[in-house]
Amino acid sequence: MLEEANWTVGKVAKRCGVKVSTLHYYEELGLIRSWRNAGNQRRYKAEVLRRISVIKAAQKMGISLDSIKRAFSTLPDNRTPTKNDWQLLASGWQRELNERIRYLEVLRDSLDSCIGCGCLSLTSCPIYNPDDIAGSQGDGAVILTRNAQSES
Amino acid sequence: MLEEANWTVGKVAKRCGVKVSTLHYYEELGLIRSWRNAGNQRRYKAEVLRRISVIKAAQKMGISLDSIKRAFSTLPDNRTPTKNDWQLLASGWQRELNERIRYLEVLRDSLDSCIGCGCLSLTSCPIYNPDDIAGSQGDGAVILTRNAQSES
DNA sequence: CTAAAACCTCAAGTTAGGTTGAGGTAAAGG
DNA sequence: CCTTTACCTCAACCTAACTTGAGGTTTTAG
Repeated sequence: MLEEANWTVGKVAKRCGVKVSTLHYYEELGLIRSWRNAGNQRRYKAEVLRRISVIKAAQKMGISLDSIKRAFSTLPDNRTPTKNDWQLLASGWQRELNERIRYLEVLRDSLDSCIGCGCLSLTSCPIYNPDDIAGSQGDGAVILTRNAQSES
Repeated sequence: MLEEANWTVGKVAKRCGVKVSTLHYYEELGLIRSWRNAGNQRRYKAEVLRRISVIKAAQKMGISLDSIKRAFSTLPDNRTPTKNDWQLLASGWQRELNERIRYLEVLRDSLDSCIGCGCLSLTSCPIYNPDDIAGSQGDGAVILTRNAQSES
């Protein structure tokens, strides 16, 4: 630990390409953590860089900060996450990503045939009701499936 | 035209699985149109059902209402859109959808190898900078590419 | 004919994911 | 030492896509 964690909010922001306010916000949400120096300024350990990168990557997959937070909660609390910890987390997202990709593929493939026909408004049209794709409903891994139809 | 357009907002809402307030909202945005009966109540022609279905389908693809509106503006104004009109519109979205799918596939494929390594924060990592995927930047069809990195 | 259900408008509220700004303190460079 | 840059907090604002509610009118069913 020669390289004692010494990242300021400004440096982290610059390195990660986000704004300082975003880091404040993420901290408020509990996505990242910092401690304070004598003058009440935030200090981070290098680990935060990976966290932020992962947040950004997950967002690009369409995962909400809330879900990311839940995923992060599976990371060890007491020690810096290892490569393995991150890969475990990633594997969960990979499944979701696959579902999402399948979903979009069905949408794409139905698009041409369905959009011109009269079936769109029917409950059997794959464009209008592609919810079946991600298996049944209810429990387990419904992070990406969320944006499916929400009958109120 | 035996079946003269006679849809009330409530019927449309029920048929399409959206709320009445959503229809008001879409109308306000210029996504759908209605005329009023003697008592100032909205009446729709059947065409609106397809429009709403298409809106919903497009939203599932990740397309914003604003983009949908722009896409709709390519539909004929003077006559009810034909199957062909709709398919033309759909084909544009299909391209975008393909790009999006490719994007997510790259993300997925990079996920395992990258998330555990140290490269995430570097500008060369495909997870952190997959923007290159959708070709260059600038003009043309950048609807879905919008959620890429936005360096401020 | 009357009561319930459906509609109307308009303003304000909601969630996600941040951003902006004011007013004030800390740290860093010359 | 002093000025500039970086930080701090907290509240308010922003966009998208709707939803809710108040107060009032129209339709429809019996």
